[in-house]
Amino acid sequence: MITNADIAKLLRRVEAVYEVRDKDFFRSHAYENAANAVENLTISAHDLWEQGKLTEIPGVGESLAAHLDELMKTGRVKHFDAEFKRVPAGMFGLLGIRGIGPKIAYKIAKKFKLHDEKTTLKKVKQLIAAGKLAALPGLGQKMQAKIKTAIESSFVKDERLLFSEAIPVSSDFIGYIRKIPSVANAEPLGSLRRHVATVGDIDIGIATAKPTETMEVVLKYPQIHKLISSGESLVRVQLKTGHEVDIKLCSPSEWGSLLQHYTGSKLHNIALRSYALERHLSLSEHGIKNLRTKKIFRAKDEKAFYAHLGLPDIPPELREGEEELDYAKKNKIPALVELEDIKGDFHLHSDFDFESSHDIGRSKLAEYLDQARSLHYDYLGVSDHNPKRDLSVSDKKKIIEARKKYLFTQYQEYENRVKTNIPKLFIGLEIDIRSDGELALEDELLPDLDYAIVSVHNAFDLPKEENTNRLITALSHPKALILGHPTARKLNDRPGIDVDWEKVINFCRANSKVLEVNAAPDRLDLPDDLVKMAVRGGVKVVIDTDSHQVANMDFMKYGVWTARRGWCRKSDVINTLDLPDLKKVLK
DNA sequence: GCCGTTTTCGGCCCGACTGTTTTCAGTCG
Repeated sequence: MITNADIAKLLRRVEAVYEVRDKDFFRSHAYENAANAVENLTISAHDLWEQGKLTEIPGVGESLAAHLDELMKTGRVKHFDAEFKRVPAGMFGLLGIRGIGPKIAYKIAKKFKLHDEKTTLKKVKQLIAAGKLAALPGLGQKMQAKIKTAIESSFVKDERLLFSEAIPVSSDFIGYIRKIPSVANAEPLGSLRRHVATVGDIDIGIATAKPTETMEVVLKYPQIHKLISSGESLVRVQLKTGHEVDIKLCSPSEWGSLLQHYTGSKLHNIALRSYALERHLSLSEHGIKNLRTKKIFRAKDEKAFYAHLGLPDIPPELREGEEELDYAKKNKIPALVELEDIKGDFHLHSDFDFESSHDIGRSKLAEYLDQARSLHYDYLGVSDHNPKRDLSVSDKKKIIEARKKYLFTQYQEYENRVKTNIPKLFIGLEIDIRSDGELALEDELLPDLDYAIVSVHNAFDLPKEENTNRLITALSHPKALILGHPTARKLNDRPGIDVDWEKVINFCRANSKVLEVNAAPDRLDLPDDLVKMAVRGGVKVVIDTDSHQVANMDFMKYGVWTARRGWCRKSDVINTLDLPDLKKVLK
């Protein structure tokens, strides 16, 4: 089945051809819009096609829908193929390399007769080595060097950064910047500020009345490896870690506009600017220009920026397209869940040593309780993996009893020692869902548990229908309360399992089952788009850290951010409940 | 090629930076 990314790539190629031919700028622009929209879809375009809803994609009209229909049916689009024939195929091998756009790609492919996409990169490398690229009109030594670097680094830098990588790098740099006396404000921007699960590069905004002086000190940050580009208001550096960081400067009076502009997303900004234009206002990072009076409104913070457009402040996590703008216009932006709302964590792995189906935890219960107390949690749920499946039932029973005793003894010792504000302890298990949907633990061993998380840990490649039935079968068990890391995806590693989520969500609502938002930074699962689907479908979620050691309890913020991106309110999350209400959920 | 709180025609987000020019095109976010 063709993926959204494949479709977007195809549309961008058509866009490139139109741009090269310089014939119809706005037509190429339309293809770009459509490519962006498809890339940002939260469901597969193929599914939309099956439902006859292609034109519901913003930017896809009658004509593009017909082309995509042909694509889904035959795998080709005759019109696209005809357009592609007008340019040397080698140019497509160059698209996507930083610094090379359609025009330059075409110029190179045309001049050197590059007609095979697959061999293009190799040939261009040879041309660079021979110095032949620099001789092209419009190019020069510097462009050739730039392209050389870009081609070399494109083989290295492919994966996007996880939070757990990006946050320490950006926090350290921002910490350094904030200590500079002339700096009024410094914040992360872009996808990092919108709390997207993975980020491309790191953007930092700085407000200062003394830009030159400030930038001089910023560039002395010891972790900087080299300067990539620098202007008056925008500098790009590469750190010794290899990460690229964009730094944007503005005066304190423009801080709100800068934050807004560079937080994006691109689609949010495009929608917002169209909305502003209808009101004769033009938006930029410098402020809001009244097109009639030519006066510029400079926003000192974001609230003032949105207020000037007659809109409430929109949380960065929601700024992904047009939907949030519709809600803002009606003043219906929901109050999203906050980290401070969280009152407990149900997915911790203890250090009880046994023949476990997967890895055991490394921290003592007392350490988890200490941390829970400092976070002002009211309760804590320990859910180790189920015992190995091939053990006898009696051995498993022994293990489960020994574990309970182990945890209770430690809990009592803790109570005797600490005495006050001790979180309530719930004893659960995380049980594997087998490929047929059966739980990897016998029924007779379940009644003693306070709750069970059921999770997929193998057989990731089953067909959609089998996976859907598998999850529903597992959740049908009366003790199964929570579906753990529901898609089983691992970021930068493996995609989620193929599931009819609408069916699973309907089942969860009808049977009061809870979907987990697993906060481990390489999971963030449910993904934000499915959180949104679940919440809209009336299903409750639980935000858990899946901690294997006490330091992992700090992951909670990643889970909250992901939930916020899914439009999740406090009332949608069961671990924001007070203990008495929570106990009702566990019954 | 898309789209509609002035519109089914006539608009289409906006600016910074680089490199190659000699006033601007191409790319990026």
